[in-house]
Amino acid sequence: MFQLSKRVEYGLIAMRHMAARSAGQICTAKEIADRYHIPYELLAKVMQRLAKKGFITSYQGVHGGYILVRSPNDLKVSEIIKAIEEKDTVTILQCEAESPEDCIIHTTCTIKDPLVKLQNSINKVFDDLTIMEMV
Amino acid sequence: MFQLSKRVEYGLIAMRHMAARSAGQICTAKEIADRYHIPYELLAKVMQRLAKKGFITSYQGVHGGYILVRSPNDLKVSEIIKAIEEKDTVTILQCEAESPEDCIIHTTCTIKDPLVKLQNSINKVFDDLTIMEMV
DNA sequence: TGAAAATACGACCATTCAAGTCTGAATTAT
DNA sequence: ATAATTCAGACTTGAATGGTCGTATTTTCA
Repeated sequence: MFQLSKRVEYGLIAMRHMAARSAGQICTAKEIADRYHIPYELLAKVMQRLAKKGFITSYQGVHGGYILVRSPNDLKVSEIIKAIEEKDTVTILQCEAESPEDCIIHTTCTIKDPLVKLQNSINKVFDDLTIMEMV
Repeated sequence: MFQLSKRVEYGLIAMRHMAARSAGQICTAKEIADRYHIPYELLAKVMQRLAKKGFITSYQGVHGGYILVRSPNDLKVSEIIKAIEEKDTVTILQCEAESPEDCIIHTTCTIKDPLVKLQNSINKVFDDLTIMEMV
C-alpha cells in the first residue's frame, strides 16, 4: 500500500541511467536490465511505454535502443509516474480515481476535502523532483 | 497504485467522525457505517485495530462503542495510517519495505537516495495534518 | 542474403493483496 | 433472557502486479 510500483521504479532507474549518459548516446533495455539486475522483459515494456509517451525515442535494429528526448532538468518525476501508470493524476484517494458518481460514499465523504489538500502537497513533491536531481 | 487503502479511508472517516462529536460521547461502529454508507464488518475490524493500538477505547455490551482517547489536535494522520496498515513506516519505495538484503537491486539501486528524500517530504505532509484539521 | 540484435506487441500465468462477507464467540445493560 | 455491542477469526472473490513467453518487425552487417 502506498508504494510505487516496480514498473515505476524500473522506469525511474532507466530514466536516471539515460540521463547520466552523455546526451545523444543510445542505451538498450538489455544493458540497463543487466546493469541493475531487473527483469529484462518487464523493463522493456516500461521503456516501450515511455517511448510511446514521447519521453524517449526508440530505434529498432541491431544498434538500436533508446535516447532521452528532453533534458533531464525538464523531466519531472510526476510526469514519468503518470506516463508509466497511464493515469493523468497521482491520486491517494480512491474515490477520486473513478468517476465521482461511482463512489457511494462521495456525498457523505467527510475526509475528501482535507485529503485533497494533502494530495496537492504530495503532487508538489513529485513535481519538484526532476531526473536531473537524481543523477 | 499509490492510493490509501479503503481501510485507511474508513479509519480516517471514523476518527474524524468521533472527533466531531463532543468529547467523551460514545460512538458505535454501526452508527458510523450507516452514516457514511461503508460496510459495517470492514469498518468494525478497522476500529478494533485502532482500539488495540490505543487510539480509541472500546466498550463492549449493549451501550458499548468507542471513544477517542487523545485530543484530535494530537492525532496525526500519519499515525493512523501506520496503525491501520500495521507498518511502522509509510514507504513509497518497495525495497525499503522488506529487509534491504531481500532486494536484489539494492546494491545497484540508484534511485533510492533521491527517493528517500522525497519520502521524507511526504512523511512530513502526513505528519502535519491532524484529525483536528479535518473536522 | 541471411543471421543477429534490437524494439514492439500481445497473450499468458502465478502470486499477492484488498475488499468484503460470514460465523461464532464474549461482554454487558436492560 | 435477550438484545446490542465489541472481538476474533476464517473464508471468498476479484483485481492488480510482477513476471514470462512467443512471435512479429526493423535494422545492421558480415
